[in-house]
Amino acid sequence: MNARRRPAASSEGHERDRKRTTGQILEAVGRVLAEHGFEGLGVNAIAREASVDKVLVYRYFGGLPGLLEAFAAHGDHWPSADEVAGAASPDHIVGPAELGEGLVRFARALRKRPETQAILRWELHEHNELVDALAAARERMGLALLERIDAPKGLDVAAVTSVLAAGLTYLVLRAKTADAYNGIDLRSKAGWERLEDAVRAMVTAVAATPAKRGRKPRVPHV
Amino acid sequence: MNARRRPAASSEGHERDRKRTTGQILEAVGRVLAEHGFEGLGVNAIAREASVDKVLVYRYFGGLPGLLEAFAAHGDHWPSADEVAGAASPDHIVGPAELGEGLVRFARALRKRPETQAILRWELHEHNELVDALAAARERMGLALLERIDAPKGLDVAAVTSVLAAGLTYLVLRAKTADAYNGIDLRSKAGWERLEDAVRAMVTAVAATPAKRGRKPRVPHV
DNA sequence: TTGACAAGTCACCGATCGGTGACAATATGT
DNA sequence: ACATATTGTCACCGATCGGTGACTTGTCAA
Repeated sequence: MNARRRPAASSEGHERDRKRTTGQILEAVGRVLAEHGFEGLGVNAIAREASVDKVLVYRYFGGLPGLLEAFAAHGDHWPSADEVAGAASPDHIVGPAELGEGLVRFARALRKRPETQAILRWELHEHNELVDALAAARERMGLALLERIDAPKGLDVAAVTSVLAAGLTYLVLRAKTADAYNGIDLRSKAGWERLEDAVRAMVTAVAATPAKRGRKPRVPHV
Repeated sequence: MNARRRPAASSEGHERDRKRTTGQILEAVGRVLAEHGFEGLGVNAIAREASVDKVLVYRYFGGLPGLLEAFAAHGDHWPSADEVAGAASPDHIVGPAELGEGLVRFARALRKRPETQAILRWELHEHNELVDALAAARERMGLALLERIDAPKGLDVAAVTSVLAAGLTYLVLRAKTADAYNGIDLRSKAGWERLEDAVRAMVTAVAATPAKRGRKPRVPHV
C-alpha cells in the first residue's frame, strides 16, 4: 500500500460540470455503438471515448444498463413517422403509390443512421429489456403507419409491407460488411435505385392485381 | 514452481483417437455457434463444449482461424441449390410461379438451420476472411440460380429477388429474438404462411404487370 | 472562514480471454 | 525390449473486462 494521490490538473479542459459530463457520456454511447457495434459497448470503451473516468458512469447512471436506458430515452434513434410518411398528412389514408414511396423513404432514412443500424443488429442477437423496449416502440409506430394504408381487400398489406421493409432493412445492414448482394451493388447509388424501383414495382403490381384468394400454401409443410 | 503432474485417467472415455477428437471439436463449433452466436465463439468455449483441452485446438487446427476454416470447408452450411430449386431440373428455365416457390423453400430451409442463421448474423457484424469466403460462395450460388429465371423484359429480376430473399432472411433471423414483426407472428405457422403468400403474390403480380419503365427515382435523392 | 458535499482521479480486485511451455501416458516401429 | 513420436493434461502468462474503495479538489452555503 503506497502512494495514491495526484488527482490534480484542473488546468486542463476538465471543468467540473455534471451536465456536460453526462452529455459527453451519452454521446459517446452513440459513437461507440456506431463505430464498434454493441459488442464493443462496455463501460471502459464508453468512458474512454467520452474522455471521462468510468466511475462516473456508475455514479451518474448506476451502471451500464442505466446508461443505456438513458441513451434510449434520450436520442433520435428511429426514422420518425413524418420522415417515412413524407408529405402525406397524418390522417390521410394512403394508396399503393405512397406506400412504395414510404418504404423508399424508410430505407433512405435508415441508411443515414448508423446508430440505429447498430441497434437493429443488436436486436438480432440479444434479448434484453433495453433492446426489447426499443423494438416495442418501433413495432407500435409501424402498426400505426400500417393502419393508414388503404388496402385492396384480399391483400395482406401487413405481410407485404413486412417482407419489403425487412428486405430493405437487411440490405441496409448488409451494406456495411458486403459490397454486393445477388450482384447488386450495395455501395452505389445505382444499386439502391434498382432496389427502390423493385420495391415500387412490387407494391404497385400487387395492389393492382386482382387478389387470387388462396390461403393454403401451395407447397405442403414438412 | 511446484508440482505439475497427474494427467492420468485413461480409465475414462478419453481414448486417444485424433479423428474422433477433431470431429468433436468441429461439431462443438457448430453447437456453440447455434447456441451462443459468434460472440461466444472462443477457443475456451469450444474446447469446453467438445470436452477437450483447448491446446488441442492449437495443435490440430493451428488456432481459431484455422479451426473456423476447417469448419467452413467441412459442413453443410447453406441450403443447397437443389433444396431451393425443388423439383425443377438444373437446366430448366423457371417462371414466376417457380420463383415464388423457390423463395418459399429458401425461407423454410433457412429456418431449419440455426448454424447458418448464426453465420448470417455474424456477417452483419464482422468482416474477416472466413465470413467473406462463406458469403462469396453464397453469392456465386445465388447468381447461378438467378440466371435460370425467365424474366419478363424490363423487370429487374435480380433486384426483386434480392429484396424478397433479404426480407425473408431478416425475418428468419429476427424470429429468434422477437415474437412479431409489424403484427405478424414470427413464431407461428400461420404467420409464416401469411409471409409466404405475400411473397408469392408479389412475384406473380410483378411478373404479370406490364413493366412501366422508369429508371429515375420518383423522389429526388438528398 | 470553514466545513460539508459533489466532481473527478487513481489503484486495485476477481474473472475470463487467447495463447504457450512443460509434463505424463500411450502407441508404434525397430 | 527399447526409443521415439503422438495424444492428452495441466499450470501459468499478459491483457482486458466489469466493478469498487479510497483518495483529492473544487464549490457553495452557513
